[in-house]
Amino acid sequence: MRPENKPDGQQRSFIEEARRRQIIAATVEVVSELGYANASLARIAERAGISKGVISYHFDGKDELMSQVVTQLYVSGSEFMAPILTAAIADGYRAALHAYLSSNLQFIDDNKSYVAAVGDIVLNVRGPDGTLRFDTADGEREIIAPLAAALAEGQRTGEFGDFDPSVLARLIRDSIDGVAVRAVRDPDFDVRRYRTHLIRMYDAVTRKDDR
Amino acid sequence: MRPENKPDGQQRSFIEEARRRQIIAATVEVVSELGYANASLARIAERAGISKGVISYHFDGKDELMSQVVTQLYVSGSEFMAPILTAAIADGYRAALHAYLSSNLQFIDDNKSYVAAVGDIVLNVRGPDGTLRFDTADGEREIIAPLAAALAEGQRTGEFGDFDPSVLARLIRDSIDGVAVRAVRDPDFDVRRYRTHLIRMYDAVTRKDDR
Amino acid sequence: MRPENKPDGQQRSFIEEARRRQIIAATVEVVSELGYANASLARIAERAGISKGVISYHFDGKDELMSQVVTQLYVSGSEFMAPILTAAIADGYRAALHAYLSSNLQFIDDNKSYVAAVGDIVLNVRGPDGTLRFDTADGEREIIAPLAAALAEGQRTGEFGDFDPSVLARLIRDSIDGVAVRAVRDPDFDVRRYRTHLIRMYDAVTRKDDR
Amino acid sequence: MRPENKPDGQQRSFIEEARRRQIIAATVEVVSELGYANASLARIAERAGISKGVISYHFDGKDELMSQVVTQLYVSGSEFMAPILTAAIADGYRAALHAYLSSNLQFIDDNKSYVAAVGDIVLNVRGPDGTLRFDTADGEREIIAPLAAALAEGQRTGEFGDFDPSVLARLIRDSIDGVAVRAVRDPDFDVRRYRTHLIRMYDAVTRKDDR
DNA sequence: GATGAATGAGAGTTCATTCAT
DNA sequence: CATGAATGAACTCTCATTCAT
Repeated sequence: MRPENKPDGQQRSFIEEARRRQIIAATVEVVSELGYANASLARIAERAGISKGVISYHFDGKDELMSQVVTQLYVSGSEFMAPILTAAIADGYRAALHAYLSSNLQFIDDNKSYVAAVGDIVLNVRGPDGTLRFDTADGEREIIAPLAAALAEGQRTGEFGDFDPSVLARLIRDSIDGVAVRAVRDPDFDVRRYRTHLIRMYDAVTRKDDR
Repeated sequence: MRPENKPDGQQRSFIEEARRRQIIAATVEVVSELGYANASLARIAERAGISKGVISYHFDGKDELMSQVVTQLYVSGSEFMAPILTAAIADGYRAALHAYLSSNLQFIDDNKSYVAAVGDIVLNVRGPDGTLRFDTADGEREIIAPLAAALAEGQRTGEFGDFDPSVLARLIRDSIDGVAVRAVRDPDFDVRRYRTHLIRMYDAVTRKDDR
Repeated sequence: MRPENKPDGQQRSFIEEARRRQIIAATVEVVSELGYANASLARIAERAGISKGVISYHFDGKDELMSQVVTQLYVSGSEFMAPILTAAIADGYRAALHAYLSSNLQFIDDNKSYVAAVGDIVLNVRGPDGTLRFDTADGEREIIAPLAAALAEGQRTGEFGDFDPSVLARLIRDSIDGVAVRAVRDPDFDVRRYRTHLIRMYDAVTRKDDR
Repeated sequence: MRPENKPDGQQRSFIEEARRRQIIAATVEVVSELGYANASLARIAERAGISKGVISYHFDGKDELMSQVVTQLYVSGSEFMAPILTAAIADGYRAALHAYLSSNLQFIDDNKSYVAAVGDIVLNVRGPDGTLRFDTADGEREIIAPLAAALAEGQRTGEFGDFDPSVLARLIRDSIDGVAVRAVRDPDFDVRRYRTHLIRMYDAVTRKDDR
């Protein structure tokens, strides 16, 4: 996670960046443990061992703080998965599908509380008009569309059999989201084992049917 | 939705039952529009056109109100789907699977805002210790386990092919939950069309593989 | 306790009188157990096994109800003690003093929760201006003055020695109030035993000193 | 009244201590004028000329605020009376008794509204189970027991005559409490004059009887 | 940069009272 | 006579935010 720049382009000092990370980490802890509704700035500050005002100083408000938490996870996820996907695509679309499932589940397994926190935030932060700030239809399309396109491309190359790409893309997405929920909620849920099953399942669904 | 009895066994008067329904309806509206966090009793009362105190009079507190909303949907859903499933099972497990998917999606499509509200409530209501009050691991098992059992039984009768029943049960569940999210979020999402695709997809996954 | 008449002079029906007594009894129970502050009309009605509205029907409001509780105890106390005192005075002022102490303590011992409730009410019911409605300086004088007068009369007849009658009257009153507090608070406090000591003590204080 | 430390041992800042004193003073005013039941945080804040939230900021809640008021008076009283009693005991138990009565009444006279407020608080603050939080049987014993012990010791040294020490201790206590009530309620009540009578009275009661 | 103090709005809840039935 | 339903005000408490130091 490289230091981001301020909105006005100025670079943040090292110490400021550290503070922001500290606050974000505390936010993730509190939100994942107590839920968004109970994650007051006071509690976050207490968890971080700092004064309440510091948060207001470093973030424009509660919403911006939460935004940053979401963005962080998104960026982290991309940074983690992008190289894996890039490497896999060289071995074909089936390999890429495996890598997609695998890396997603791996990332979830490695960042359970972060995922839990972001899940909670995304479903709760709303604009003044009451509409969700994140988790919009746009967001969905950014994820579903490329996945569907890759699946369709795999069909074109003959690696995949016949199915509706955009439906399967949604199915895959829902499977991954489902894993996230279970991994967060049930400490006994074995993501690694489930991953094997999931890959096998989607292998069967996408295989070329030569009957 | 028949009138429920009070905890102490006394039956509720007709007028009380009506008020409760009215308040629950207003709650569903407000929660689905503004989210659980913004669904204050004041706003719910305002929406229902009544005074704040009436809610406290008819419900033991905010938590009980929300509990009732959740319970109502669960009961309604069961009442809607149970006969459909019972009828379908006579035609075999494949027919039952079709009916399961179909009735679930139908119910979601018919009760979008209710589904949205309950989804929000379930993810936000917590006990004093910070743990979620609904949406426990138990709840999941109550849904996944019977579904997995039915799938396994279908395998035993030879209607279904080879797959891990409990994994597929989760996949199916996640698909349905995914539909719920989309139906709620995206007004253009065509549940009926998606249903056709979904059934075809799970048909393929469960089909007996004679190759 | 004879039925009182209504303010307008009309007599109350038997059934109405019964209801009032029932409500007052429930009030005493609730106030003595939970304190005046927690003695809501709802709780009193629940204790009496009746609906809230009944109280409003039979009493002009919460204040009047509480007033009646206080009055009842005052009347009961007078009815209990008056004949005892009247009888004793025939045997002289020392006997009357004994009877005064004895009957007061007896009454307290026999009506602990009633005494507790009235004590609580008297210290909490206030007028709109914030001043106590009962327990005024007037009330004190109604009690202290006659007692002091009797003590002075006893001095005049030569039964009592030298002391300030109005100071001793207050001392005696405070002793009795102290017993009430202890009897109410400490279930192990032995009023009968304490009474013996108290009488002996005030006997010594009032005895004619022939040194 | 020296600044107390926080429960966690940290010292309070000067400004915080000042605010707390200000709020406590306002609480005493409001409670003594309007009674505990009418002493809402809103009214206390208004009296103190501050916002409602400030009280919650400086005190853990209403109960803690009231606790502090009670504690303050207790501490102040001890600090006022302790040296007087210590000095007097050198002159014997009779002198100590005089000092006890005298200092108690002096303190009451000097802190009328404080005494009134604490009296009201002690009789009204209750735990969730409905039992009084202060004013327990323990509290009584802490006061009565040492006083009775001192009286008994005075008997052993031959300064006092024959009487039941624990009964007399209660009598004395009740006399003092009675003075507190009168001083609070009746602005014309002359505590200094009454003190003289009281001392003379208890002198007579405790004098060695050489008849 | 960081802090503690203060604000004011809004939360859920309880309550005495009124009133139609 | 009695009830249950409804009101509206008042309560304590929590919160995000602002600001002087």
